[in-house]
Amino acid sequence: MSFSQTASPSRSSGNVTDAIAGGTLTTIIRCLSGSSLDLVERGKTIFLPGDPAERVYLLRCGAVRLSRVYESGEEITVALLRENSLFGVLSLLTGHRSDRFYHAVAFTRVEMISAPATSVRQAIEGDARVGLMMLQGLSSRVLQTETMIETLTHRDMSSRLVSFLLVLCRDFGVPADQGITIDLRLSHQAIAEAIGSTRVTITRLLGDLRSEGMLRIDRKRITIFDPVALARRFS
Amino acid sequence: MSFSQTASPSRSSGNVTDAIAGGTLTTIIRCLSGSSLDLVERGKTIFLPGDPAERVYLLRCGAVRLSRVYESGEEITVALLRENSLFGVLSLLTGHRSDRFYHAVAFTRVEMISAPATSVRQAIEGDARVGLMMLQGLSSRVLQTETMIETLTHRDMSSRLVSFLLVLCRDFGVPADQGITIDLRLSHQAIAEAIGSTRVTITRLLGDLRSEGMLRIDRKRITIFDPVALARRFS
DNA sequence: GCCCCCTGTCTGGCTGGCTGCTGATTCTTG
DNA sequence: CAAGAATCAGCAGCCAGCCAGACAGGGGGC
Repeated sequence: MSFSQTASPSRSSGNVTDAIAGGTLTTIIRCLSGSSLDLVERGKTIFLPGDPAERVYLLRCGAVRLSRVYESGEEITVALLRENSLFGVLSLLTGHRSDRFYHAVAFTRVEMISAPATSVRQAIEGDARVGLMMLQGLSSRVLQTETMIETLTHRDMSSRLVSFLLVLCRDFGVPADQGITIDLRLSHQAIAEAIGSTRVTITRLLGDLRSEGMLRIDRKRITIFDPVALARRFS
Repeated sequence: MSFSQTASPSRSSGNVTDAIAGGTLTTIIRCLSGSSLDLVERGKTIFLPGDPAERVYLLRCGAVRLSRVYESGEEITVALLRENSLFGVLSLLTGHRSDRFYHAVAFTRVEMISAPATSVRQAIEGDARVGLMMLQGLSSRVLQTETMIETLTHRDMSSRLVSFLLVLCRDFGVPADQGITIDLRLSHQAIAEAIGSTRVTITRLLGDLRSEGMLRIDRKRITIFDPVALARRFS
């Protein structure tokens, strides 16, 4: 099940060799048979747990949240994907079909491209440079995820939050008049679900940081005045 | 700097095409120029933060711990790698040389193979199936890491510990006379460093689980009597 | 304009981190 | 093989940080 609205129909036109020469994963994937470019509105689902895992996605623009939903209704965020992240890698695993177990939602307005895993495999076999590029994409994804693990093993919520904010700065930061603004509309609840805390605690800690003059929040957009100072403030 | 003792010298002999036909990453990497097979004793360092990142590793046998060491002396575990895990992927990233920022230690006696990233790149360009296999290896690594994130976002230490034990069962479990034994020698301290807790708490929680009859610990080896029941005991 | 979601704050209660100590186990080394 | 060193496991008491639950005000979206 996919709620995405396809902006352009699947096409296998275009010259794959030319695309590879062009050099970006985007152009290459666009030329694969069955590929599509999708625009997804904020809050819309990209795939649900239980959906068959058969496509690979490349996030071009915006942010995607991967989460796991429990029977209790509780939801935790496994990853906040940024531009150029590959996701849906489950479909790349060998052989037999499997199902998604994460919930993928557009966290902002999203522009992404996708292609069937079978096409991707064929493309890799056809030209090895495709495989190399995807390998690099996945490598950076691994590193990104491991940073998040580092964040989550901090014991006190305060350093956990700070560490998370710094990760967001790295992944979604844009320069502001003073400091760096995290270009996402983050509710306290969303932050809590990402770092394993509760809404109330996040509210309190963000309030503390604000009154210390470390950051500013304007309509759910957080601006960190001095990331370096913030990082130093905690070990 | 590498403290590993090389069991066999580098060699570029062997027929790469044959190796690929053979089908496993191991045989392929063994044929790359500059590859080596290393045996590392428990506790020995594989690479240190600051070492140049130029080799890619494939863990053949045993477990490797990736950790980050802080100035405070505190150490947290980012990943416990199992057999067939690819690591050292930093070296695959594009272009300019970079340095390791994790500490990689043999957690058990380890058998692994490694090759220079440049050789790996060449091999992929030479035969696309190599890239495909590495891509699958990295995909499963991503999933493994994301499972760990799920574990770490559990709020109470009890479910965090249980979730971690179940992960270890999946990755390092061997059937025992009753239940499944985690084939690692885990100190309470090591567990604490992996799930962001303290030694004392782990001691207490493991004691609770033991007195509830969920598990047994024999010389640092944990046996879970009934993983399914344990999983059900927590949401 | 209405409504829902988000933010902010409070109280009470408990989990889990911190400190300090002791005995047990494992590793090292002569 | 045995002695010493080092790490590990277990226990207790104290206290802070965080969660649960509840409620009020406000702002944005439809």
